[in-house]
Amino acid sequence: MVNASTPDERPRSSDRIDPRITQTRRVVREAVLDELADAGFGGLTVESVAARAGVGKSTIYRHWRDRLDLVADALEQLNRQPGPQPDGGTARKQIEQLVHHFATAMGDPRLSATVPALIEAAERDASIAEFFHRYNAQRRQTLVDAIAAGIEAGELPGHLDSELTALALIGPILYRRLMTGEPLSTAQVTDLVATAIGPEHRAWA
Amino acid sequence: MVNASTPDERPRSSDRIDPRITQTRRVVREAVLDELADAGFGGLTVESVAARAGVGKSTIYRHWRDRLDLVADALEQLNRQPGPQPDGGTARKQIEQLVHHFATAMGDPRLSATVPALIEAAERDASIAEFFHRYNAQRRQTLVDAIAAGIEAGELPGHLDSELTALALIGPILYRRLMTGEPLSTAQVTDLVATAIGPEHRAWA
Amino acid sequence: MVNASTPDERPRSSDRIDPRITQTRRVVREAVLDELADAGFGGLTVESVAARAGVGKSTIYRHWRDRLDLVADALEQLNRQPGPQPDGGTARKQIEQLVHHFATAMGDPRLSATVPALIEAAERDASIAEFFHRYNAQRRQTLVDAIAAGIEAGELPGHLDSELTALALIGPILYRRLMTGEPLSTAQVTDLVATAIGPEHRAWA
Amino acid sequence: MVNASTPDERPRSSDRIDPRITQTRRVVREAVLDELADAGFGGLTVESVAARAGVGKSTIYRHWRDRLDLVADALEQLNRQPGPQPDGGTARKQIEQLVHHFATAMGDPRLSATVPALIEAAERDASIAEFFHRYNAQRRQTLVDAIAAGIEAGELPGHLDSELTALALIGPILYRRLMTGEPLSTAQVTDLVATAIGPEHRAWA
DNA sequence: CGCTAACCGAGACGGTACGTCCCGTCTTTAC
DNA sequence: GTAAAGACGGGACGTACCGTCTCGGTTAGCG
Repeated sequence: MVNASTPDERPRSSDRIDPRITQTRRVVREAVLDELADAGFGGLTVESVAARAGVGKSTIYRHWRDRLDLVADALEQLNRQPGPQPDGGTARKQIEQLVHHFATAMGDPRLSATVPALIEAAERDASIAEFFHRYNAQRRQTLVDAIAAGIEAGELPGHLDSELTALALIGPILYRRLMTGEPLSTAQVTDLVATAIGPEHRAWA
Repeated sequence: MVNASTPDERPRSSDRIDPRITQTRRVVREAVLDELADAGFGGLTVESVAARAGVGKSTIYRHWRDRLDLVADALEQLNRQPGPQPDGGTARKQIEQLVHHFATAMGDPRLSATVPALIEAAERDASIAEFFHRYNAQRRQTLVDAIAAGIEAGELPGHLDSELTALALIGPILYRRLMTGEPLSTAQVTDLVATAIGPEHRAWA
Repeated sequence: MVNASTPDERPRSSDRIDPRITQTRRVVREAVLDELADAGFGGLTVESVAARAGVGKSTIYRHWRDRLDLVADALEQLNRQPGPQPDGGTARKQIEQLVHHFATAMGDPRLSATVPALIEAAERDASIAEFFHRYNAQRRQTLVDAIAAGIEAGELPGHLDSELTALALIGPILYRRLMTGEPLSTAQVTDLVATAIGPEHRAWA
Repeated sequence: MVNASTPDERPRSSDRIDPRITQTRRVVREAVLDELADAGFGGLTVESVAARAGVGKSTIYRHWRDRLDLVADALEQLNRQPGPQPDGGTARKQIEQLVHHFATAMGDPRLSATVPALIEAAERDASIAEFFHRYNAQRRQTLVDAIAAGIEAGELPGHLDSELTALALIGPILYRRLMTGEPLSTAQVTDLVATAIGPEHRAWA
């Protein structure tokens, strides 16, 4: 996401990364999160972030394309999707974990605050849309894969479409976050999973 | 919502109201909706609304406190819901019809253009949020009722939660519209319903 | 000056004037003068005048072409000059008295408040300028005449130019009122006169 | 006058100043003078100045507090008081030169156009008054000093009060500019000086 | 003494300029 | 040679008045 507009990866002389860059990005990202907490998304200003981070405004624009990019990137740091379960649990466990993670993100006001802004921005800007949709597809794919694996393993009913089932799991969470005043609680995730892929101990064979 | 800051209703000498006021409010509200669809909430400008409505900027500020008040009021005009389904056919048919209707709406660029705008606006303003969430709840209720009736009639599996099931039906459609580049096609509605409430000819009893 | 734009004098049926018109004009003119004193010319607003006069804005525009016309007309009411000095005493005494009078007027905040307003207005509007300058010339003439009489009588040095000397007497008072924070006190009038026409007991013959 | 609201002179790290600032100020000041000539003081608009200077409106407000500050500053550039005579002429010569300069300024419609506006503004705003009066005092001081030096040197009659005499010299010029339709011509300066401090070749000893 | 014409208040209207704010870009200078 | 500082053009914000324009309601004075 960082500097998505810059196509070249500029490997510079070698592929060493200037440690100052890393440092700058970290303090700015922290400032963004603090500012988000203090002023909300609408009240967040590039200038206020720069001031809080003790950084020049131009420095921010050197690393991020614009306000949205800045915020989205900062939030991404907080929102590390759990890697695929090394092998451990059942497919259902893994699915539940991913859905739980999404519900948690959508339940955190700070974390989910950029989603509406990104949706809006994507609506009016093709390149934002392209990024945003691709990003979502990536995230979604993990879940789709887990579902497909569950079907493959005979753990989930064979009539399921993995794509549609994934949507049936995360769509409701998105809906609750955006269209109602009350995000889906993580406690409801189990019920949601049961609704979408059937109750746990019910045999479908 | 109009001039929410003025608490007294002050009926003036009689309760006649200047017809110019009515007229102005109507054309401005229409301009707001058109502008929302074209430019989104973030791109909506008081000046552009004024220009589109053929009205002075000061006239707008005479009637609405600020940009937010203007948009919220205009959107309230949309709250003209069609009466409840006249009923007929199986519960599944009725549900499919409702879901189909929602998918159609979300598939129409023009119709669904205000949704991102509303989501964004609701995020920033509590009174818009209040209206928007209530409006969505009303719409959703029709589907929830149909599902509950289906369960009651033994037509749908008893383990379903009608609220969650409704979300599992419309959530995916919303998700596809907002988070991907491709809204759910109406052709997929049958599959979606099958995913959420089970395939049609499968007995669960 | 009133309604200079209206060429017809509308004699109506007879030449009776509706008393409401007279009344309106009077209260509005008074409101203008009060407003000028309080807020200055730049701060004078048609709306504030209307409010102060307890009159509708449209009523004002019914009688005066615009803001300038309104102010110019109101100021013309001030043109009520006291008759010429009844004469008596030496020329110097008479001069001192006139200068003292001017210094008193300029020292009274209330009395002198319209001067800056008039100056400003004259700067912007030729007809106000014409009135204002003529009015000032009239007032000044009394002093010029007194000085000329003093020279004629041999009471003042013959090398004096009566016009310039008059200016040397009232110019400083105006300057102090407008360009400094402290108007010339009346106690300084004697010194001022001495500066302009020489000390009293000094012989110039 | 520029940014009079900023009390500290903040020389930054060193006393270098950004050349863009100098450039901007110059082109804007020129645009102000052109605009004054074309549209007059009342017709001068910050936006028109910005457009003429090819500069953003915000840039103007970055350098000047408001319209008045902008105009006053621009005019100040034109109105450089002659430095104190290195030593050369007599006190009378020096005085005549200063008075001549003031008369010239007051005779130039463009130069003197802001005086009424400033007077008006000072009347209603304490901080403008403070600046304006201090500025005038500074200007006046040069003349007062020259007069005092002349008295000290025995070149001017000892009975003169240098402050009052200065007022007797510039007061008339101000009066003519503001209160009559005809500013004092520079040709009359010699006569004016003669009136205030006595004819040149007359002995007073 | 009632009618009608005018005058009135209230204030909505289209405009225009104000001065503020923040965006994202670009320039200069310091380290 | 990179980063901080911040000037810059741009453009929307919300405010304040301008002068125009409906509105009904009220009042004067003729008939």
